[in-house]
Amino acid sequence: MDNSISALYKDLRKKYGRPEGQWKLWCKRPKTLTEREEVVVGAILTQNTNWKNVEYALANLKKEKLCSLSKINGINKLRLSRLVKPSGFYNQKTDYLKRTAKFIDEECGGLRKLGKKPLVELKKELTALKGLGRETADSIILYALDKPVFVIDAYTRRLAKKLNLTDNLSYLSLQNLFESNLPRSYKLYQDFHALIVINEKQGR
DNA sequence: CACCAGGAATGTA
DNA sequence: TACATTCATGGT
Repeated sequence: MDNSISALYKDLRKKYGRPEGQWKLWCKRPKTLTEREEVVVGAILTQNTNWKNVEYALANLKKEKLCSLSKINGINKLRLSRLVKPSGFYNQKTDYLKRTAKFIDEECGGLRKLGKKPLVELKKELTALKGLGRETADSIILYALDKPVFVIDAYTRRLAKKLNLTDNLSYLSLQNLFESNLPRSYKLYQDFHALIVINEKQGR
């Protein structure tokens, strides 16, 4: 563990300690089932949207005790769309949430059962869902299911470019770069990715 | 008032 | 594979 990637983690860790704020829940260990479901919902709502707006939407859902996959599966679309409106793209996100909730809750029998599937299968099935691309699927796998997959997002990409970590900035290349230079630990991946985002947000 | 934020689907070439 | 367009709110 003596490469520039793990050195980067040590620096960030020394600088910020444990991830705070919005990341407190996502990096919490262990999480309750309810908390895991909130992570799934948040992962979808945060697509191309700042976290502040996601918080408004999550607050709306929680206020009505609807921040759960089974509730979202049952609720009517119009009502759901009104609640998630502050996060933007609310028609799309309503559709994505309902499809995802139905898949996990009905077809898989819940998050717990979903989590028992092997990693390759998880990636395949989640990205097959409408509205879940590589990043959102990996976020769910890492932060809701606690499985070691390094999430690549705009911040990770920006940092990699800034530090010239590699010349290939494609998703899979970056993911491989981080995963092959770190121990395969979901705890490490969670904290590291969170710290990258925190750091990139600060430095601007 | 203009621009953008932790994306993804769809269409085109 | 690569790029453009669409979806849409709230912050700065």
